[in-house]
Amino acid sequence: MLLTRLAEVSREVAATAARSRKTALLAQLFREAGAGDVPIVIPYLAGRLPQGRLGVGWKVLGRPVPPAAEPTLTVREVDARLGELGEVAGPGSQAERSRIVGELMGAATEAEQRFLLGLLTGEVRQGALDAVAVEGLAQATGAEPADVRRAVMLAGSLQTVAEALLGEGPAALERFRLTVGRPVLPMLAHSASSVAEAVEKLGACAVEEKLDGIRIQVHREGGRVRIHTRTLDDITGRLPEVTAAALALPGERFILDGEVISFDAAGRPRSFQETAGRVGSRTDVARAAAEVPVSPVFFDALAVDGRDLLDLPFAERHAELSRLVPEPMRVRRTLVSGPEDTPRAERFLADTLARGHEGVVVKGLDAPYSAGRRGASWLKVKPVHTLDLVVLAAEWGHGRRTGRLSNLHLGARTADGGFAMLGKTFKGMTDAMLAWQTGRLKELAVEDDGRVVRVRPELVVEIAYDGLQRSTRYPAGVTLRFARVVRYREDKRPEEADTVQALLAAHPEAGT
DNA sequence: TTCCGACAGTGGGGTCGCAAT
DNA sequence: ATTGCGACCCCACTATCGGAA
Repeated sequence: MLLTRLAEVSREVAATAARSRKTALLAQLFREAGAGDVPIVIPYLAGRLPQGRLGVGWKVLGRPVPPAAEPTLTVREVDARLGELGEVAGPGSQAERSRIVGELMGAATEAEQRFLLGLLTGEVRQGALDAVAVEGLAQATGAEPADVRRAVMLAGSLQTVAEALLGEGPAALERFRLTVGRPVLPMLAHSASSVAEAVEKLGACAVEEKLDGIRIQVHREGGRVRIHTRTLDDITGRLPEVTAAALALPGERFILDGEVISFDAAGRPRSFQETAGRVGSRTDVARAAAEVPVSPVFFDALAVDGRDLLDLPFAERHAELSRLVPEPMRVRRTLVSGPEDTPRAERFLADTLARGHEGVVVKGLDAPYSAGRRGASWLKVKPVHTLDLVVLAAEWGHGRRTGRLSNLHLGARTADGGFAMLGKTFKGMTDAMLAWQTGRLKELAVEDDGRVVRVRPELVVEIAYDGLQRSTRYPAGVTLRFARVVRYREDKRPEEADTVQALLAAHPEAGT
Protein backbone atom coordinates (compact mmCIF):
# COMPACT_ATOMS: atom_id res chain seq x y z
CA MET A 1 0.00 0.00 0.00
CA LEU A 2 1.18 3.50 -0.81
CA LEU A 3 1.75 6.03 1.93
CA THR A 4 -0.21 8.58 -0.06
CA ARG A 5 -3.38 6.56 0.57
CA LEU A 6 -2.82 6.83 4.33
CA ALA A 7 -2.22 10.54 4.07
CA GLU A 8 -5.41 10.91 2.07
CA VAL A 9 -7.54 8.95 4.55
CA SER A 10 -6.01 10.77 7.50
CA ARG A 11 -6.92 14.09 5.90
CA GLU A 12 -10.48 12.90 5.23
CA VAL A 13 -10.83 11.67 8.80
CA ALA A 14 -9.62 15.00 10.10
CA ALA A 15 -12.11 16.83 7.90
CA THR A 16 -15.16 14.97 9.15
CA ALA A 17 -16.74 15.54 12.55
CA ALA A 18 -18.96 12.46 12.77
CA ARG A 19 -17.28 9.66 14.66
CA SER A 20 -19.26 7.05 12.73
CA ARG A 21 -17.84 8.43 9.47
CA LYS A 22 -14.29 8.45 10.84
CA THR A 23 -14.78 4.82 11.83
CA ALA A 24 -16.08 3.88 8.39
CA LEU A 25 -13.13 5.58 6.65
CA LEU A 26 -10.62 3.76 8.82
CA ALA A 27 -12.42 0.43 8.39
CA GLN A 28 -12.29 0.81 4.62
CA LEU A 29 -8.57 1.46 4.69
CA PHE A 30 -7.90 -1.47 7.02
CA ARG A 31 -9.76 -3.72 4.57
CA GLU A 32 -7.64 -2.43 1.69
CA ALA A 33 -4.38 -3.10 3.49
CA GLY A 34 -3.10 -6.60 2.90
CA ALA A 35 -1.96 -8.87 5.69
CA GLY A 36 1.60 -7.61 5.28
CA ASP A 37 0.68 -3.93 5.59
CA VAL A 38 -1.95 -4.11 8.29
CA PRO A 39 0.47 -4.23 11.24
CA ILE A 40 1.88 -0.92 10.00
CA VAL A 41 -1.26 0.75 8.68
CA ILE A 42 -3.29 0.32 11.86
CA PRO A 43 -0.85 1.95 14.26
CA TYR A 44 -0.10 4.73 11.78
CA LEU A 45 -3.79 5.56 11.45
CA ALA A 46 -4.16 5.39 15.22
CA GLY A 47 -1.50 8.11 15.32
CA ARG A 48 1.33 6.02 16.72
CA LEU A 49 4.56 4.43 15.57
CA PRO A 50 5.04 0.69 16.03
CA GLN A 51 8.68 1.28 16.95
CA GLY A 52 7.88 3.59 19.85
CA ARG A 53 10.70 5.97 20.65
CA LEU A 54 12.84 6.96 17.71
CA GLY A 55 14.81 9.93 19.00
CA VAL A 56 13.24 12.24 16.44
CA GLY A 57 11.92 15.67 17.41
CA TRP A 58 11.86 19.07 15.75
CA LYS A 59 15.63 19.38 15.99
CA VAL A 60 16.40 16.12 14.23
CA LEU A 61 13.69 16.82 11.65
CA GLY A 62 15.58 19.95 10.71
CA ARG A 63 14.58 22.24 7.89
CA PRO A 64 11.78 21.29 5.51
CA VAL A 65 13.05 19.49 2.41
CA PRO A 66 11.53 19.91 -1.03
CA PRO A 67 8.75 17.36 -1.52
CA ALA A 68 8.69 14.74 -4.26
CA ALA A 69 6.37 15.34 -7.18
CA GLU A 70 4.95 11.83 -7.40
CA PRO A 71 3.87 9.50 -4.59
CA THR A 72 6.06 6.40 -4.68
CA LEU A 73 6.63 5.52 -1.01
CA THR A 74 5.01 2.36 0.28
CA VAL A 75 4.09 1.99 3.92
CA ARG A 76 6.51 -0.91 4.22
CA GLU A 77 9.40 1.20 2.93
CA VAL A 78 8.51 3.92 5.43
CA ASP A 79 8.36 1.36 8.23
CA ALA A 80 11.76 0.00 7.22
CA ARG A 81 13.35 3.47 7.18
CA LEU A 82 11.86 4.36 10.56
CA GLY A 83 13.08 1.02 11.87
CA GLU A 84 16.61 2.02 10.89
CA LEU A 85 16.17 5.21 12.91
CA GLY A 86 15.61 3.22 16.05
CA GLU A 87 18.79 1.24 15.43
CA VAL A 88 21.31 4.06 15.26
CA ALA A 89 22.92 5.07 18.55
CA GLY A 90 26.12 6.53 19.88
CA PRO A 91 28.29 9.37 18.59
CA GLY A 92 27.10 10.80 15.32
CA SER A 93 23.70 9.17 15.69
CA GLN A 94 21.79 12.43 15.76
CA ALA A 95 23.26 13.50 12.43
CA GLU A 96 22.63 10.04 11.03
CA ARG A 97 18.99 10.18 12.13
CA SER A 98 18.66 13.61 10.56
CA ARG A 99 20.05 12.22 7.32
CA ILE A 100 17.64 9.27 7.26
CA VAL A 101 14.64 11.45 8.07
CA GLY A 102 15.69 13.99 5.45
CA GLU A 103 15.96 11.28 2.82
CA LEU A 104 12.56 9.91 3.75
CA MET A 105 10.96 13.34 3.65
CA GLY A 106 12.58 14.05 0.30
CA ALA A 107 10.91 10.97 -1.16
CA ALA A 108 7.49 12.07 0.15
CA THR A 109 4.98 14.33 -1.54
CA GLU A 110 3.75 17.41 0.27
CA ALA A 111 0.67 15.60 1.62
CA GLU A 112 2.78 12.65 2.71
CA GLN A 113 5.25 14.97 4.43
CA ARG A 114 2.44 16.51 6.44
CA PHE A 115 1.25 13.08 7.54
CA LEU A 116 4.75 11.86 8.45
CA LEU A 117 5.44 15.03 10.37
CA GLY A 118 2.32 14.52 12.48
CA LEU A 119 3.25 10.90 13.06
CA LEU A 120 6.83 11.66 14.09
CA THR A 121 5.93 14.52 16.40
CA GLY A 122 2.93 12.73 17.90
CA GLU A 123 0.51 15.34 16.63
CA VAL A 124 -1.71 13.58 14.14
CA ARG A 125 -4.77 15.66 15.07
CA GLN A 126 -7.26 13.79 12.94
CA GLY A 127 -9.74 13.35 15.78
CA ALA A 128 -9.23 9.61 15.76
CA LEU A 129 -6.69 7.79 17.87
CA ASP A 130 -6.73 4.35 19.49
CA ALA A 131 -10.39 4.22 20.44
CA VAL A 132 -11.66 5.14 16.99
CA ALA A 133 -9.16 2.80 15.35
CA VAL A 134 -10.52 -0.01 17.53
CA GLU A 135 -14.02 0.70 16.21
CA GLY A 136 -12.69 0.75 12.66
CA LEU A 137 -10.88 -2.51 13.20
CA ALA A 138 -14.07 -4.12 14.51
CA GLN A 139 -15.99 -2.87 11.51
CA ALA A 140 -13.35 -4.08 9.07
CA THR A 141 -13.30 -7.59 10.51
CA GLY A 142 -16.90 -8.11 11.57
CA ALA A 143 -15.96 -8.49 15.22
CA GLU A 144 -17.93 -6.97 18.10
CA PRO A 145 -16.44 -3.60 19.05
CA ALA A 146 -16.72 -4.40 22.76
CA ASP A 147 -14.83 -7.66 22.27
CA VAL A 148 -12.09 -5.93 20.32
CA ARG A 149 -11.79 -3.20 22.94
CA ARG A 150 -11.51 -5.76 25.71
CA ALA A 151 -8.89 -7.73 23.80
CA VAL A 152 -6.85 -4.54 23.29
CA MET A 153 -7.01 -3.73 27.01
CA LEU A 154 -5.92 -7.23 27.93
CA ALA A 155 -3.19 -7.39 25.33
CA GLY A 156 -2.10 -3.85 26.16
CA SER A 157 -1.60 -3.29 22.45
CA LEU A 158 -3.83 -2.53 19.49
CA GLN A 159 -1.30 -3.93 17.07
CA THR A 160 -1.18 -7.43 18.51
CA VAL A 161 -4.95 -7.70 18.43
CA ALA A 162 -5.15 -6.29 14.91
CA GLU A 163 -2.71 -8.85 13.56
CA ALA A 164 -4.52 -11.77 15.19
CA LEU A 165 -7.93 -10.50 14.13
CA LEU A 166 -6.97 -9.95 10.50
CA GLY A 167 -5.11 -13.21 10.29
CA GLU A 168 -7.62 -15.48 11.95
CA GLY A 169 -10.88 -13.58 12.22
CA PRO A 170 -13.01 -12.77 15.29
CA ALA A 171 -12.38 -16.20 16.83
CA ALA A 172 -8.81 -15.05 17.57
CA LEU A 173 -10.13 -12.65 20.23
CA GLU A 174 -10.69 -15.64 22.53
CA ARG A 175 -6.95 -15.86 22.97
CA PHE A 176 -6.70 -12.52 24.73
CA ARG A 177 -7.39 -13.36 28.33
CA LEU A 178 -5.93 -11.85 31.42
CA THR A 179 -2.53 -13.47 31.80
CA VAL A 180 -0.09 -13.10 34.65
CA GLY A 181 3.05 -11.67 33.12
CA ARG A 182 1.29 -9.72 30.40
CA PRO A 183 0.45 -6.12 31.39
CA VAL A 184 -3.09 -4.79 31.14
CA LEU A 185 -4.07 -1.15 30.64
CA PRO A 186 -4.92 0.17 34.11
CA MET A 187 -8.26 1.55 35.23
CA LEU A 188 -8.27 5.33 35.67
CA ALA A 189 -10.32 7.69 37.81
CA HIS A 190 -12.57 10.66 37.15
CA SER A 191 -12.58 13.78 39.32
CA ALA A 192 -15.22 14.94 41.74
CA SER A 193 -15.23 18.32 43.41
CA SER A 194 -16.02 17.03 46.91
CA VAL A 195 -16.33 13.78 48.83
CA ALA A 196 -20.01 14.58 49.35
CA GLU A 197 -20.54 14.67 45.60
CA ALA A 198 -18.58 11.46 45.10
CA VAL A 199 -20.42 9.57 47.84
CA GLU A 200 -23.73 10.87 46.51
CA LYS A 201 -22.91 9.37 43.12
CA LEU A 202 -21.54 6.04 44.30
CA GLY A 203 -23.57 5.12 47.38
CA ALA A 204 -21.81 2.47 49.46
CA CYS A 205 -18.14 2.97 48.76
CA ALA A 206 -14.56 2.75 49.91
CA VAL A 207 -12.65 5.98 50.47
CA GLU A 208 -8.94 5.42 49.92
CA GLU A 209 -5.94 7.68 50.35
CA LYS A 210 -4.52 8.98 47.07
CA LEU A 211 -0.74 8.77 47.08
CA ASP A 212 1.22 11.21 44.94
CA GLY A 213 3.63 8.76 43.34
CA ILE A 214 3.91 6.61 40.22
CA ARG A 215 1.25 4.06 39.26
CA ILE A 216 2.53 0.48 39.12
CA GLN A 217 1.15 -2.87 38.01
CA VAL A 218 3.06 -5.75 39.54
CA HIS A 219 3.02 -9.26 38.07
CA ARG A 220 4.50 -12.25 39.86
CA GLU A 221 4.75 -15.69 38.42
CA GLY A 222 6.75 -17.93 40.69
CA GLY A 223 10.13 -16.31 41.15
CA ARG A 224 9.66 -13.89 38.26
CA VAL A 225 8.40 -10.36 38.94
CA ARG A 226 7.61 -7.66 36.37
CA ILE A 227 6.64 -4.08 37.13
CA HIS A 228 4.86 -1.83 34.63
CA THR A 229 3.87 1.84 34.55
CA ARG A 230 0.51 3.29 33.58
CA THR A 231 1.54 3.20 29.91
CA LEU A 232 2.83 -0.37 30.36
CA ASP A 233 6.52 0.47 30.21
CA ASP A 234 8.57 -2.15 32.01
CA ILE A 235 10.38 -0.52 34.95
CA THR A 236 11.26 -3.69 36.84
CA GLY A 237 14.97 -2.94 36.80
CA ARG A 238 14.51 0.41 38.51
CA LEU A 239 12.53 -0.82 41.50
CA PRO A 240 14.39 -3.61 43.34
CA GLU A 241 12.46 -2.82 46.54
CA VAL A 242 9.16 -3.54 44.81
CA THR A 243 10.45 -6.80 43.36
CA ALA A 244 11.62 -7.89 46.80
CA ALA A 245 8.26 -6.94 48.34
CA ALA A 246 6.37 -8.91 45.69
CA LEU A 247 8.56 -11.97 46.26
CA ALA A 248 7.92 -11.77 49.99
CA LEU A 249 4.15 -12.05 49.55
CA PRO A 250 2.54 -15.44 50.20
CA GLY A 251 1.35 -16.00 46.65
CA GLU A 252 2.95 -17.37 43.50
CA ARG A 253 0.82 -15.99 40.65
CA PHE A 254 -0.81 -12.61 40.96
CA ILE A 255 -1.30 -9.16 39.43
CA LEU A 256 -1.56 -6.18 41.77
CA ASP A 257 -2.39 -2.56 41.08
CA GLY A 258 -0.94 0.20 43.19
CA GLU A 259 1.36 3.15 43.55
CA VAL A 260 5.05 3.40 44.30
CA ILE A 261 6.07 6.28 46.50
CA SER A 262 8.94 7.43 48.67
CA PHE A 263 8.56 8.19 52.38
CA ASP A 264 11.05 10.18 54.42
CA ALA A 265 12.55 9.01 57.71
CA ALA A 266 9.55 10.36 59.59
CA GLY A 267 7.21 8.35 57.40
CA ARG A 268 5.82 11.36 55.52
CA PRO A 269 5.50 11.16 51.76
CA ARG A 270 8.25 12.89 49.82
CA SER A 271 7.31 15.29 47.05
CA PHE A 272 6.18 13.91 43.73
CA GLN A 273 9.32 15.38 42.19
CA GLU A 274 11.53 13.28 44.45
CA THR A 275 9.63 10.05 43.87
CA ALA A 276 9.43 10.59 40.12
CA GLY A 277 13.11 11.43 39.92
CA ARG A 278 13.97 8.21 41.72
CA VAL A 279 11.71 6.07 39.55
CA GLY A 280 13.19 7.75 36.47
CA SER A 281 16.76 6.87 37.45
CA ARG A 282 18.15 4.01 35.40
CA THR A 283 21.91 4.36 35.34
CA ASP A 284 22.79 3.81 38.99
CA VAL A 285 19.74 2.22 40.56
CA ALA A 286 21.57 1.03 43.67
CA ARG A 287 22.67 4.56 44.53
CA ALA A 288 19.29 6.05 43.72
CA ALA A 289 17.62 3.42 45.89
CA ALA A 290 19.94 4.18 48.79
CA GLU A 291 19.21 7.90 48.57
CA VAL A 292 15.48 7.73 47.90
CA PRO A 293 14.05 4.34 48.85
CA VAL A 294 10.55 3.64 47.58
CA SER A 295 7.69 1.49 48.80
CA PRO A 296 4.87 -0.16 46.90
CA VAL A 297 1.38 0.50 48.22
CA PHE A 298 -1.39 -1.58 46.63
CA PHE A 299 -5.10 -0.93 46.24
CA ASP A 300 -6.42 -3.58 43.88
CA ALA A 301 -5.89 -7.19 42.78
CA LEU A 302 -6.49 -8.16 39.16
CA ALA A 303 -5.47 -11.77 39.54
CA VAL A 304 -4.65 -13.98 42.52
CA ASP A 305 -3.45 -17.58 42.24
CA GLY A 306 -3.71 -17.06 38.50
CA ARG A 307 -7.47 -16.45 38.83
CA ASP A 308 -8.91 -13.55 36.77
CA LEU A 309 -10.66 -11.12 39.15
CA LEU A 310 -11.43 -8.32 36.67
CA ASP A 311 -15.16 -8.85 36.56
CA LEU A 312 -15.62 -9.31 40.28
CA PRO A 313 -17.05 -6.41 42.31
CA PHE A 314 -14.40 -4.24 43.92
CA ALA A 315 -15.40 -5.46 47.38
CA GLU A 316 -14.47 -9.01 46.42
CA ARG A 317 -11.28 -8.03 44.67
CA HIS A 318 -10.26 -6.12 47.76
CA ALA A 319 -10.97 -9.12 49.96
CA GLU A 320 -8.52 -11.08 47.80
CA LEU A 321 -6.00 -8.25 48.06
CA SER A 322 -6.29 -8.26 51.85
CA ARG A 323 -5.64 -11.98 52.01
CA LEU A 324 -2.46 -11.59 49.97
CA VAL A 325 -1.01 -8.24 51.02
CA PRO A 326 -0.40 -7.21 54.64
CA GLU A 327 -1.73 -3.94 55.99
CA PRO A 328 1.17 -1.50 55.62
CA MET A 329 1.54 -2.42 51.98
CA ARG A 330 -2.10 -1.56 51.22
CA VAL A 331 -3.50 1.96 50.93
CA ARG A 332 -5.37 3.15 54.00
CA ARG A 333 -9.11 3.27 53.50
CA THR A 334 -12.42 3.58 55.22
CA LEU A 335 -15.79 2.16 54.24
CA VAL A 336 -18.72 4.51 53.87
CA SER A 337 -22.27 3.18 53.83
CA GLY A 338 -23.78 5.95 51.71
CA PRO A 339 -24.61 9.67 51.64
CA GLU A 340 -25.75 9.60 55.31
CA ASP A 341 -22.22 8.51 56.20
CA THR A 342 -20.51 11.39 54.37
CA PRO A 343 -18.99 12.91 57.56
CA ARG A 344 -16.88 9.78 57.92
CA ALA A 345 -15.56 10.27 54.39
CA GLU A 346 -14.82 13.92 55.13
CA ARG A 347 -12.92 13.08 58.30
CA PHE A 348 -10.90 10.52 56.38
CA LEU A 349 -10.00 13.11 53.72
CA ALA A 350 -8.93 15.63 56.37
CA ASP A 351 -6.83 12.98 58.10
CA THR A 352 -5.23 11.90 54.82
CA LEU A 353 -4.28 15.47 53.94
CA ALA A 354 -2.85 15.98 57.41
CA ARG A 355 -0.64 12.97 56.81
CA GLY A 356 0.75 14.72 53.76
CA HIS A 357 -1.08 12.96 50.94
CA GLU A 358 -2.73 14.34 47.85
CA GLY A 359 -6.38 13.54 48.46
CA VAL A 360 -8.66 10.52 48.26
CA VAL A 361 -10.17 8.22 45.68
CA VAL A 362 -13.78 7.21 46.29
CA LYS A 363 -14.59 3.80 44.81
CA GLY A 364 -17.91 2.05 44.35
CA LEU A 365 -17.90 -1.38 45.98
CA ASP A 366 -19.87 -3.13 43.24
CA ALA A 367 -17.89 -2.07 40.18
CA PRO A 368 -15.71 -4.41 38.12
CA TYR A 369 -12.17 -3.42 37.10
CA SER A 370 -12.60 -1.39 33.90
CA ALA A 371 -9.18 -1.94 32.33
CA GLY A 372 -8.06 0.90 30.12
CA ARG A 373 -10.97 3.19 30.92
CA ARG A 374 -11.80 6.08 33.14
CA GLY A 375 -14.36 4.15 35.09
CA ALA A 376 -17.18 6.24 36.55
CA SER A 377 -16.81 4.22 39.75
CA TRP A 378 -13.47 5.70 40.77
CA LEU A 379 -13.67 9.37 41.71
CA LYS A 380 -10.66 11.30 42.94
CA VAL A 381 -11.08 14.27 45.25
CA LYS A 382 -8.23 16.70 45.81
CA PRO A 383 -8.29 20.10 47.50
CA VAL A 384 -8.22 22.96 45.02
CA HIS A 385 -6.52 26.28 45.71
CA THR A 386 -7.21 29.50 43.84
CA LEU A 387 -5.27 32.68 43.22
CA ASP A 388 -5.89 35.97 41.45
CA LEU A 389 -3.01 36.41 39.04
CA VAL A 390 -2.13 38.86 36.29
CA VAL A 391 -1.78 37.92 32.63
CA LEU A 392 1.73 38.91 31.51
CA ALA A 393 1.58 37.44 27.99
CA ALA A 394 -0.24 34.87 25.89
CA GLU A 395 0.73 32.44 23.14
CA TRP A 396 -1.09 31.89 19.86
CA GLY A 397 -3.01 28.60 19.88
CA HIS A 398 -2.92 25.70 17.43
CA GLY A 399 -5.48 23.36 15.86
CA ARG A 400 -8.96 24.44 16.78
CA ARG A 401 -7.43 27.32 18.72
CA THR A 402 -5.63 28.76 15.69
CA GLY A 403 -6.07 32.52 15.65
CA ARG A 404 -6.91 32.63 19.38
CA LEU A 405 -4.60 33.67 22.17
CA SER A 406 -4.55 30.49 24.20
CA ASN A 407 -1.69 29.76 26.57
CA LEU A 408 -1.54 32.42 29.29
CA HIS A 409 1.62 33.49 31.13
CA LEU A 410 0.64 34.09 34.74
CA GLY A 411 2.29 36.44 37.21
CA ALA A 412 1.99 37.20 40.91
CA ARG A 413 2.90 40.56 42.45
CA THR A 414 6.38 40.99 43.85
CA ALA A 415 7.54 43.17 46.73
CA ASP A 416 9.06 45.72 44.37
CA GLY A 417 5.76 46.39 42.61
CA GLY A 418 6.50 44.18 39.60
CA PHE A 419 5.29 40.72 38.66
CA ALA A 420 6.98 37.31 38.80
CA MET A 421 5.87 34.69 36.32
CA LEU A 422 4.62 31.52 38.02
CA GLY A 423 3.80 29.39 35.01
CA LYS A 424 1.39 29.08 32.11
CA THR A 425 -2.04 27.61 31.46
CA PHE A 426 -4.31 26.85 28.53
CA LYS A 427 -6.92 24.97 30.53
CA GLY A 428 -10.39 25.86 31.69
CA MET A 429 -11.28 28.29 28.92
CA THR A 430 -14.55 28.00 27.06
CA ASP A 431 -14.67 29.03 23.41
CA ALA A 432 -16.40 32.23 24.50
CA MET A 433 -13.59 33.00 26.95
CA LEU A 434 -10.99 32.29 24.28
CA ALA A 435 -12.68 34.74 21.92
CA TRP A 436 -13.03 37.36 24.63
CA GLN A 437 -9.50 37.08 25.96
CA THR A 438 -8.06 37.23 22.45
CA GLY A 439 -9.77 40.57 21.87
CA ARG A 440 -8.94 41.98 25.29
CA LEU A 441 -5.28 40.89 25.21
CA LYS A 442 -4.79 42.34 21.74
CA GLU A 443 -5.85 45.71 23.18
CA LEU A 444 -3.22 45.32 25.90
CA ALA A 445 -0.49 44.02 23.56
CA VAL A 446 2.89 45.70 23.59
CA GLU A 447 4.80 43.17 21.46
CA ASP A 448 4.01 40.17 19.23
CA ASP A 449 6.82 37.96 17.91
CA GLY A 450 4.37 35.68 16.11
CA ARG A 451 4.34 33.16 18.92
CA VAL A 452 4.12 35.13 22.15
CA VAL A 453 2.16 38.32 22.65
CA ARG A 454 3.39 40.38 25.60
CA VAL A 455 0.75 42.55 27.20
CA ARG A 456 0.52 45.35 29.76
CA PRO A 457 -0.04 43.56 33.10
CA GLU A 458 -3.58 44.76 33.70
CA LEU A 459 -5.87 41.77 33.29
CA VAL A 460 -6.60 39.76 36.46
CA VAL A 461 -7.61 36.12 36.18
CA GLU A 462 -8.66 33.65 38.85
CA ILE A 463 -6.58 30.47 38.62
CA ALA A 464 -7.20 27.10 40.27
CA TYR A 465 -4.19 24.89 41.00
CA ASP A 466 -3.28 21.77 42.95
CA GLY A 467 -0.21 23.01 44.76
CA LEU A 468 3.31 24.32 44.30
CA GLN A 469 6.30 22.62 42.75
CA ARG A 470 9.87 23.68 43.05
CA SER A 471 11.09 25.25 39.83
CA THR A 472 14.38 26.28 38.32
CA ARG A 473 12.56 27.88 35.42
CA TYR A 474 10.64 30.62 37.17
CA PRO A 475 12.02 33.54 39.20
CA ALA A 476 10.10 32.82 42.41
CA GLY A 477 11.63 29.32 42.50
CA VAL A 478 8.20 27.72 42.38
CA THR A 479 5.53 27.01 39.80
CA LEU A 480 1.86 26.09 39.98
CA ARG A 481 0.87 22.47 39.54
CA PHE A 482 -2.02 21.88 37.12
CA ALA A 483 -3.03 25.52 36.79
CA ARG A 484 -6.36 26.21 35.06
CA VAL A 485 -8.52 29.28 34.51
CA VAL A 486 -11.62 29.65 36.64
CA ARG A 487 -12.83 33.11 35.47
CA TYR A 488 -11.64 36.59 34.67
CA ARG A 489 -11.78 39.15 37.47
CA GLU A 490 -12.56 42.36 35.68
CA ASP A 491 -13.65 43.73 39.03
CA LYS A 492 -10.06 43.54 40.24
CA ARG A 493 -7.12 45.75 39.42
CA PRO A 494 -3.62 44.25 39.09
CA GLU A 495 -2.62 45.95 42.37
CA GLU A 496 -5.15 43.68 44.04
CA ALA A 497 -3.69 40.46 42.63
CA ASP A 498 -2.06 37.92 44.95
CA THR A 499 1.59 38.26 45.90
CA VAL A 500 4.44 35.77 45.64
CA GLN A 501 5.05 36.26 49.34
CA ALA A 502 1.50 35.31 50.29
CA LEU A 503 1.64 32.30 47.98
CA LEU A 504 4.82 30.97 49.56
CA ALA A 505 3.40 31.55 53.02
CA ALA A 506 0.31 29.55 52.08
CA HIS A 507 2.42 26.57 51.02
CA PRO A 508 5.13 26.07 53.63
CA GLU A 509 5.46 22.45 52.48
CA ALA A 510 6.97 23.69 49.19
CA GLY A 511 10.03 24.39 51.32
CA THR A 512 11.62 27.37 49.64
C1' DT B 1 38.88 14.52 28.47
C1' DT B 2 35.29 16.70 30.90
C1' DC B 3 31.54 19.66 31.31
C1' DC B 4 27.22 21.71 30.05
C1' DG B 5 23.26 23.00 27.24
C1' DA B 6 19.74 21.32 24.30
C1' DC B 7 16.74 17.71 22.92
C1' DA B 8 13.82 13.60 23.44
C1' DG B 9 10.97 10.83 26.12
C1' DT B 10 8.35 9.82 30.21
C1' DG B 11 6.00 10.69 34.54
C1' DG B 12 2.20 13.50 36.65
C1' DG B 13 -2.20 16.06 34.99
C1' DG B 14 -7.78 19.33 34.10
C1' DT B 15 -11.31 21.04 31.22
C1' DC B 16 -13.67 21.83 27.07
C1' DG B 17 -16.59 20.57 22.84
C1' DC B 18 -18.67 17.27 20.22
C1' DA B 19 -20.73 12.77 18.89
C1' DA B 20 -23.04 9.10 20.47
C1' DT B 21 -25.97 6.89 23.70
C1' DA C 1 -28.60 14.40 30.43
C1' DT C 2 -24.56 11.67 30.52
C1' DT C 3 -20.45 9.43 28.77
C1' DG C 4 -16.32 8.79 26.04
C1' DC C 5 -12.84 10.60 23.32
C1' DG C 6 -9.62 13.75 21.49
C1' DA C 7 -7.59 18.22 21.67
C1' DC C 8 -5.58 21.68 24.05
C1' DC C 9 -0.88 22.20 26.12
C1' DC C 10 1.66 22.49 31.07
C1' DC C 11 6.14 21.36 34.29
C1' DA C 12 9.80 18.32 36.20
C1' DC C 13 12.86 14.82 35.69
C1' DT C 14 16.57 11.69 33.47
C1' DA C 15 19.38 10.19 29.67
C1' DT C 16 21.82 11.18 25.76
C1' DC C 17 24.23 13.62 22.23
C1' DG C 18 27.15 17.23 20.50
C1' DG C 19 29.92 20.96 20.94
C1' DA C 20 32.61 24.01 24.01
C1' DA C 21 36.11 24.39 27.37
